[in-house]
Amino acid sequence: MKKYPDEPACSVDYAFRRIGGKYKGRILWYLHAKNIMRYGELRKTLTDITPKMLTQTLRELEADELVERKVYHEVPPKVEYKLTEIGQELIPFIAHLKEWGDKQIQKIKK
Amino acid sequence: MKKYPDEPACSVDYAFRRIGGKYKGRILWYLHAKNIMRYGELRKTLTDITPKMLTQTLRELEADELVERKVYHEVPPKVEYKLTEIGQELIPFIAHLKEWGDKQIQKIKK
DNA sequence: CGGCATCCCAGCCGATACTG
DNA sequence: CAGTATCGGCTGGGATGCCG
Repeated sequence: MKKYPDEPACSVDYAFRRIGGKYKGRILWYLHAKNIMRYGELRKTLTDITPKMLTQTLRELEADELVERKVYHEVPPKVEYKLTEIGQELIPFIAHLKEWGDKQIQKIKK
Repeated sequence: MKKYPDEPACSVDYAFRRIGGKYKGRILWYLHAKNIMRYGELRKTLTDITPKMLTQTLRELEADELVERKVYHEVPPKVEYKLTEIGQELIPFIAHLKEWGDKQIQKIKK
C-alpha cells in the first residue's frame, strides 16, 4: 500500500488522492468496461497518453491495490491489467460521476 | 462556465477535471454538511489550506457552477458559500467515495 | 473579514529516444 | 510488445505581505 507523505485530512481527501491525477479515473473506467486489458490496448484507448505516463499511472494504481498486473513470460511479452476487488468498489462512484458528466456536457452543447 | 484548454477525452475525464484538485472534494463535502459556510469557517475547517488556495479553489468551483457565492456588503465584510443544484447532484457520489475511503482507512489501521 | 499581489518551487506531466 | 531513460516545461500549489 502506498504511503502518503502527509496524513490525509479526512476520508474524502484520502479517496481523492488515490484516484486523482490526469488519467486514473479513465483507466479504472476502461478496465471496468473491458474487464481485462493489455498494455497496448490501454495505450490505444487513452489516445493522448504517453507510454511513460501510462506506466507510471498503472504502477501507482497497482501500489494502491486498485489494479492488478499480470505478466506472461513469453515472447513477445504480454501484460494484462484488471481491477482488484477494491478497485471494483469504486466503479459505482465513477459510473455515477460519468452520468453526471454526460448530463453537463449535454447542457453545454445546447 | 469554465472553458477547458483541450477538450476532455470523455465524460469521466470531464467530470474529474471539475472536481479534481487538492481541495475541491472536501470543500463540496463540507459545504453539503453545513449547508452554508462563511469564508473563515471554511478556512478553519480545511486546516491545511492557505487563503490563496481557498479563494482560488472557490472561484473555480463558482466558475463551474458547483458553488454559489453570496457577498454581504457590510463592515466587516461577510461572504457565504453554498452548493448550487448542480453541486448538490454530486453529493451522493462523494458520499459513496467517502464510505469507500473510510473502509480503506480502517483496513490500514488493522 | 475576506480577500489580492507577488514571488517561488516541486512534482506532475510531456517529448523523444532507446531496449529486453 | 511493453516497457525505460533522460531531459525539460508548466502549472498547481506554498509563503509572505498588503488592502478595502
